[in-house]
Amino acid sequence: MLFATWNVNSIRTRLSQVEEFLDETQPDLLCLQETKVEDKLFPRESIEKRGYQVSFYGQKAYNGVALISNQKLDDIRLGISGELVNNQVSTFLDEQKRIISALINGIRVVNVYVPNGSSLDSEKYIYKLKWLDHLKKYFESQEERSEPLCLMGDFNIVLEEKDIHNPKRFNNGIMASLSEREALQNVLGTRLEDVFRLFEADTGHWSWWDYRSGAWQKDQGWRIDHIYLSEELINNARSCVIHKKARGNIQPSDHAPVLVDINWPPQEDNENSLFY
DNA sequence: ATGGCGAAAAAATTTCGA
Repeated sequence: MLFATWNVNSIRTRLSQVEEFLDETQPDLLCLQETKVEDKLFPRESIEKRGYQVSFYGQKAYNGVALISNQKLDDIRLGISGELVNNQVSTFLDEQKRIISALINGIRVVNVYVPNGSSLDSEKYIYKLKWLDHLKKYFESQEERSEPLCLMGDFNIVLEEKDIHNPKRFNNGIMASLSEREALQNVLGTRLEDVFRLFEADTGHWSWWDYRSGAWQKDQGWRIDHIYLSEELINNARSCVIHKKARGNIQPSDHAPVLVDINWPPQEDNENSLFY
């Protein structure tokens, strides 16, 4: 199974690049973030024409997530909520369109667009921490606990210095502060592991380059798009790569796709990755 | 230290993202 995640920063602006990506890499599942479009206006036709099923959960102008799959998706959840907070059932995670989830080949995939937070003194930062706390409580209170779990998307957080091109400058600011790192770590618990780091220990690998300041030309980026897997899946992962090429497209998203190849359902596997 | 750039909404500028 080949899974991908990509913050496209508007599906309508990036549609031809998504089509090209599907044709070129042929993922079984592509998780999109920042589709920035209401559901009735989602450009589904050219994707479905390629044999992919599309599920989307969007809103006007901001946020929005989608699942594009060539396998059957079961138990699709447009948004999630129902987390228990102080013994009350909450709907906080449905306030903004940031999560979509489904079962694919027995794997529970949760596609997230974590709030950015703006700056450490912003109300939006409080919201980011609260959002992550609710996500933690969601995982604690749901049956996903017993399913192989893949949590992927745009996290807007780095957990380690080596995921920032200039840690000296950015290490305690937004996307790298201790509180949000702890909040994400609490979501992951001991169950979820960053599959990219299973294959690559070095710094210098980014998934997002700011549009400003010539960050792409200078290769000054951050690795904020992640794929987290539970143990059954980690043990069968073949590769995880950042599809950096897409950031070099004409009129690109500021994020590049991230891909994981998993031997699933587990087969006798003497091959290296079939993908890269 | 600040502002870069790009997209959406909507009609020249403003808001937001990271």
